[in-house]
Amino acid sequence: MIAEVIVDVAAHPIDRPFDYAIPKRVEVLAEPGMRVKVPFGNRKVLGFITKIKQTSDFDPKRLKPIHELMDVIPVLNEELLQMAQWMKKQTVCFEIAALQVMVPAALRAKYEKRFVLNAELEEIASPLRPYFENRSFIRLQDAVDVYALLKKEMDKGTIIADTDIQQQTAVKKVRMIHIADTVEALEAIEIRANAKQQLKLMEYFFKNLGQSIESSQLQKLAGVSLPTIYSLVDKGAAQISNMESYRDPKLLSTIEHKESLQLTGAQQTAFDQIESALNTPKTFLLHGITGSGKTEIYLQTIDQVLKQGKEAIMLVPEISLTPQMTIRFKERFGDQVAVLHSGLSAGEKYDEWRKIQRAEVKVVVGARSAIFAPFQNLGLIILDEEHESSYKQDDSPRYHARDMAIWRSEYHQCPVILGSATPSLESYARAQKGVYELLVLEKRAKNQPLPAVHIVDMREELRNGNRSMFSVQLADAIRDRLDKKQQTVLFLNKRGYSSFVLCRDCGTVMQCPNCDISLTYHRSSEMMKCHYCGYDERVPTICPECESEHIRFFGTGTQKVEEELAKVVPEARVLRMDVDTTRTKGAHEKILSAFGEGKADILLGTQMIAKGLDFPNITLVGVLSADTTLHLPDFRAAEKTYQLLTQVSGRAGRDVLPGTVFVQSYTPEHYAITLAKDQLYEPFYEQEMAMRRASGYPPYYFVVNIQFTHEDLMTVAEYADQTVRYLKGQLSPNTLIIGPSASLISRVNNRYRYQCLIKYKKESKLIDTMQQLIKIHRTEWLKKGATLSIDMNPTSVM
DNA sequence: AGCACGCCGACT
DNA sequence: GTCGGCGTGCTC
Repeated sequence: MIAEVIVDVAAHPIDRPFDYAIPKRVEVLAEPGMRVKVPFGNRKVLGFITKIKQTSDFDPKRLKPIHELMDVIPVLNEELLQMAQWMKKQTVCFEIAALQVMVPAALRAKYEKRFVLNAELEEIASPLRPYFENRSFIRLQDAVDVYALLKKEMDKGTIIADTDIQQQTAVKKVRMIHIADTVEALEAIEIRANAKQQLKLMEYFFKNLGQSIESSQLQKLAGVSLPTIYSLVDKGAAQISNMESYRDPKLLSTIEHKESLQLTGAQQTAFDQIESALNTPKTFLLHGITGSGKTEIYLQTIDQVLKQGKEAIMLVPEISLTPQMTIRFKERFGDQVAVLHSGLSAGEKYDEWRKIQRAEVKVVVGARSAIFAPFQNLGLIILDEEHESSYKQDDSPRYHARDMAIWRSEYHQCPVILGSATPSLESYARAQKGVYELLVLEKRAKNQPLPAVHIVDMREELRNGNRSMFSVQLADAIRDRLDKKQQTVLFLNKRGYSSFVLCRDCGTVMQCPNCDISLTYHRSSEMMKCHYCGYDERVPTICPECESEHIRFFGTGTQKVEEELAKVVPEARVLRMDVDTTRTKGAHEKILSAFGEGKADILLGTQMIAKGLDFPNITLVGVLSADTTLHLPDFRAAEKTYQLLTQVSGRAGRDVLPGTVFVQSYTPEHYAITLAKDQLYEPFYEQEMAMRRASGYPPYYFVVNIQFTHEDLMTVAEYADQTVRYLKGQLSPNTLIIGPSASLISRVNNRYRYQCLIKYKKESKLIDTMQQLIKIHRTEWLKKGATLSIDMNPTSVM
């Protein structure tokens, strides 16, 4: 028997199956989708079996055997293996990358170089001996001091280099204590009268004959320590065993089961349409304004799917996977739910994944990668906040969860629901064309009015001599809410806009030495950091160029806003939520729940507060600067701005108290701002579509972004230029090729970056041409040190 | 990608 | 004479 194996080596010539002989003794076990350890060249690597067959085209005498099977049950099923091949084609990625992304990180290989003793301890140089005293190997990282000596030994062959493959598959084990079944068994045991602890435990045993209990539980219940338990186990009063267990992610509140809510008329209509399409591979676009009750429709549809005995995947953007959302699902579906999000440790994620694999759960709620949940009998896939860019992975494999969802829906013959208050133009256009079925919710579920949105012209404020970042109206409103003991959310649209340091004498802005970008000022650590390569240095006290002392910190980081805010409302209790304050695990939830409990008057934050905030006492939302996303050199700038404003405004007045929103802008007449004011999606869609049509962007054209990097500017320009000429010769005349041009950030980590854009409507040779391009890259440019990256349907072209 | 092989210049 | 630089080629 022969296995086709995709090995864990991300390189173009390796990106195909390699044949291996399956050793006789594991022949019955080996199955496609299992991980294997195989010899590859002169090392060992991990790989996935993708196929099992009888014969190989490769010279049978040169076939190597699989070294070791890593699984008993395949980690990938037939469906996912097929999907990986499709994904490889669609996103132009390595098949191994597609396979890896489908599996929890704990199952991916970790390679560690080490030195193994290949002789008697006495044979090697004496300074080395202590290193090998009790071990047969040492790790590379522990050997830096004696590297030269090791090298000599390696030449003699007394020590050999080796790579160890480790997996972090820590299955959590718990100690189970099984108490003896009969009184007689216990009575036969003798315990000294002064062994008080043991007697205490015996007493517990007598009361709980035949029971099995986790040792940590037992310690608590019987009030004894672990050694006491062990002594009784030694005497035969109980038995001990290890049992596999799951890590239990802590939730902040207890969960009570909740029944479905009564659907409104509009909700019911949408629900009925979806329900009648269960068991068909249909895609719905559920367009419902903020607060229209989309989640309740999801919950009830999932309920129907479960009643059919099928499973459901619910995807949410990473950022909105808040405990609130998780709790809502657990309240309805109890322990049938697994949750996958970035806040979990690798072990916790693995545990949640195993619950899915073992069919112990029926619903998974998770971020992007949860689309690969290994369900066998999928009945429904939901993408909430369908327009969110986090559904597209921004490094290889550059897949979009929406495309994966639709592929799986066809495989399982089940529907997909794309939900959003502000659908992506692509999805809405497809709904208009009838590719997706459009479902609309126009009213808020509790019939609350939309918040009153006021657009504040900041140019006007400036003319009136207000140079602060708070308009008079907003400042007044904040004070008003403070008096009324209501809560305010301030949103800082920080994207493309960060704090930098400028010398007021010579105008120098501190730049990263490796990248073409200014350094960002980090107040908490008093450091200047580069967000692209990680370079950092201490904040200067004098200008590095002209040695002037007149340096100034610019920009509006959240910390800066916090300081300004303290001047406006010194008595307010402010909670700040940004990358700095949410770095630690669970910090996100802590801040949100503190705010929800009314421990602060104002929540100040960036993007991450735009979603999932649902507290009744929030009656004011302030958007400090609506424009920062608007003027980015990207075709999605207006769409992003519209979505963000709608999203943020939706945070106000979600309960009985009406909400007010102030949007501060320097371009208040822009349609993305004026139309977001009243959540007028249709007019926005029409106007933005006209822009896209005129400029040749999605949904009118498909886009491919190709990026080139090299440490030499001339070389990368030459490479980009040649590629564009090649593409023009290959692709159809109707296809537009834009560029090449230097990327917006033209240098990162001392490498120059160029890019070009392919825009096409129909291009049957596209995938082939991309594959060809990679071949050329491999043969001509790779060895010159150039890199090539292809992004199909990029979310942004900056 | 990683690793060995192999072919020329700088040292003990 | 040997160490070591990195070009080239291969991996079932």
